[in-house]
Amino acid sequence: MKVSKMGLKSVKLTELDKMYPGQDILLQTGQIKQYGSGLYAYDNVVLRVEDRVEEIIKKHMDKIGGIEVEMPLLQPSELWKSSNRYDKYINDGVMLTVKTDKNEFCLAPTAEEAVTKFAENRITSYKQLPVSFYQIGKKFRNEIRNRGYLYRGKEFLMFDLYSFDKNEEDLNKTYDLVKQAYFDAFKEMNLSLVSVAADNGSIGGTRSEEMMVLSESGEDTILYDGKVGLNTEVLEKENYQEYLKKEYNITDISNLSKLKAIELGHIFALGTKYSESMNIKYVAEDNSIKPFYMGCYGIGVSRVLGVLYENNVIKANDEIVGFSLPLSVAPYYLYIISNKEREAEALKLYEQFLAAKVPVILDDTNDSIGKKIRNAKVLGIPYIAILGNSTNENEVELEYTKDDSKEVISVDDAISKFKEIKNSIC
RNA sequence: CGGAAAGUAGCUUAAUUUGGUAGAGCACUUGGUUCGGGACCAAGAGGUCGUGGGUUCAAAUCCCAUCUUUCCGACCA
Repeated sequence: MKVSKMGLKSVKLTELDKMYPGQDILLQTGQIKQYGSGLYAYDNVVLRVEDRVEEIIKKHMDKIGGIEVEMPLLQPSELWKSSNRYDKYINDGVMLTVKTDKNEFCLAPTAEEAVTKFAENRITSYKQLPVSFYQIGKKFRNEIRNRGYLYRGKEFLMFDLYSFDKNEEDLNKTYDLVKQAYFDAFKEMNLSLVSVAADNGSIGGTRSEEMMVLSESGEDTILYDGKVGLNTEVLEKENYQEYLKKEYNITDISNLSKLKAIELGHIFALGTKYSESMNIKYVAEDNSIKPFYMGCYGIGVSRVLGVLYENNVIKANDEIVGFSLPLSVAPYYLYIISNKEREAEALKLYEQFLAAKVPVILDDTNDSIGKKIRNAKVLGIPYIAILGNSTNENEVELEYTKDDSKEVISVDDAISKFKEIKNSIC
């Protein structure tokens, strides 16, 4: 991609939002645009990061046998009435509806009903179990208060997986499998996850855990000791001590430390709540009709994006100047800059990277070198490749934006280096 | 929905207290000089002061209403 073709404009950053400086950079530079409270458009660069995140999640869910599907976003009201969740979601004001003169449709805030329905007459025998369906798609929630830019919007991208098992024992196995996939996926994004005991809210079920990343910008407070933890909201639950002991084997919370965190995912062992209320069942080995033991597992992809930006800001002279995203989620690996004399060489290098399938940006504008470097950082590109007067022909200076470290290597070595990186990631 | 703030150019904002021709920095356009860390000079363009009403000779400024946004609470990925 060439900067001149991207419809990008270099913007000098002004004073940043103190709570969410990273996302404020996105806003000030036009990488996201706000249309209303909790409503944002993404430009191409942020969209590419979103795509990388999706790919990573899918890869790890496919590895444990997840099957990708797609549920409708417009869902008939009757579907929500069939599980008896319609009234709650409407009364809480969370669910948005679209009305015609004949029908009313719900804009999907989640998809337990839709997926349970999907399994109806499809998963009919114990021989087909276990099975897990997942999707990554838009969700709509008319949150009473949106906040933190991408952290909580009215419209957001969510990964949601729904598992079907024969019994509670199998459900627990699936639950642990998915949970491990979460840890693997987030590790690949350089985010270290913490799972904590949580309240299961309006989703229901027996136990649930929130998947947290420690962050000062987080909305939640957790109690955690490096191994076990809980969301402080659990303490408001009736009989919380009994709940913690029974579901999570947590008996003593006095030694846990209080930390700020952001919830990126939430996993639930639902049991038979939906299969019973919607009466969707399968035939067991003994020819009896039994309800599915279900689990549901979500990841706020939009929120992951927000955290990736907030957790990867870089500073110069104590001032936040941009981001250095991990290669696994970077929109582009390199940002190529040259002086006038080496323009042709830069174009050639750019084409060689493209031929090697290395995602790369060429800055072909007439901006000053300082401005170009700033732009690379504002876009979150991890490496800047400079063809200038401090290196010889066929040499390139590589700057790693995370720590400003520099190395001079031959153009050929640079190409094979990033080719290797590309292969190790995909 | 309760509590608190704020809406002036694409962004950050001044002028509001004390009513009197809306001003700046960045960004943008043109010309010139620069060209390895957000260059400089000159010229230029860009505003229904959120919206509606009221008071007044006169309203960005005072009053009323309304819309929107942000923050704290309940809710959530």
